[in-house]
Amino acid sequence: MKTKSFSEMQCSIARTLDHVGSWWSLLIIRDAMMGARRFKHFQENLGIAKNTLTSRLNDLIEGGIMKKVPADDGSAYDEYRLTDRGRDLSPVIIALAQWGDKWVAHEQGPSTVITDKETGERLSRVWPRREAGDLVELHEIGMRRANGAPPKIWHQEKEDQT
Amino acid sequence: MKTKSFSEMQCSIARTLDHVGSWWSLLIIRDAMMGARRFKHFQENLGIAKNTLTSRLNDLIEGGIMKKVPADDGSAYDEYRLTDRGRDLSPVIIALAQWGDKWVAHEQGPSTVITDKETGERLSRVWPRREAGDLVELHEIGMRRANGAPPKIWHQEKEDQT
DNA sequence: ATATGTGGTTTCATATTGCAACTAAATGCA
DNA sequence: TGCATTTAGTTGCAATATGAAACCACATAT
Repeated sequence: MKTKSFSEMQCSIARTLDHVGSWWSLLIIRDAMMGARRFKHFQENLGIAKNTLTSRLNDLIEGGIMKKVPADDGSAYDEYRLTDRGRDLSPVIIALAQWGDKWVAHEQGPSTVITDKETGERLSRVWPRREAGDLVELHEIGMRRANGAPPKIWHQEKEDQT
Repeated sequence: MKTKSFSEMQCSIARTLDHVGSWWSLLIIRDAMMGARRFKHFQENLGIAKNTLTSRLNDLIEGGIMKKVPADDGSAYDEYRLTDRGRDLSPVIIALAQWGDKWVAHEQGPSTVITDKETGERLSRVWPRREAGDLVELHEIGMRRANGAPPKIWHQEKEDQT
């Protein structure tokens, strides 16, 4: 459910989740990235209720993540496509997939494979890096709010919080 | 809401969302990454209802994302900390933050800055790369389901689906 | 033209969330 | 020690979202 909107929060994560944080949103986006375009593709593949799908698709369209366009194969039915903005969520989707592969892999089930479409080579794990391109260890990462926001000192750093 | 569990789905993204897909989960994890440890930190900072927070924290603990441990500062109250598994969600959190910064930045509001804790240098955008380390363009990315799973041919590739 | 498929909308039962009030233990202060 | 306040919840109730099934209009197939 959601009766409270994250959009007023001065946090880019909260505002992002306001767009894609609903239960089905990211799965719809994933399916779109894997080639789903039509209402029935999403509906059959996800097993989502039709009214919920309608609702989620409209939210995504309103948020500029997807767009409803005339089919390019002659069909009179419209297609749902990702916008540039939506496709730009790929790192999020891939990061989710890779975390799942690592920590909650389904033994007897297949998982999502992300590759270079040309060569078929698996991509490396999406991971934070410095501008120079070198990987950053988790404990080396700093997260804070930009300008105006209060630094939020919760407790004295007595020792490394790791 | 959610009455349907994603966990049976043979998809790493769905199973990941089963752990962190609830409305507040990722924001709680974000706060934990920024140093929140105590119940009140999360509650005050997020403005989440206490019963909901209790519920979400328990879910995260059950999912192995967070753990409840005795405080190390002498307090009798327990602290909520990320597990290794939870901290490993950093790429997801960072990817969400960076997408939000790019597409839904709050003009008069601060956003999340991710840096090298030592130098303060901003990290580059989290982005898919080949094993060699070079960036992959969005249209070069292939996503498919591993072994067993049906390839899900939805339509003939008439032209590039971009 | 007639049947089926596609893309919805509507209605109802159920599950979650938010809010406010209440509680019990921990902490702060005199 | 003695009492007020804070913290970490729990409980009950109202509001809202979801799922399932029925229903409907338009497209497509035969």
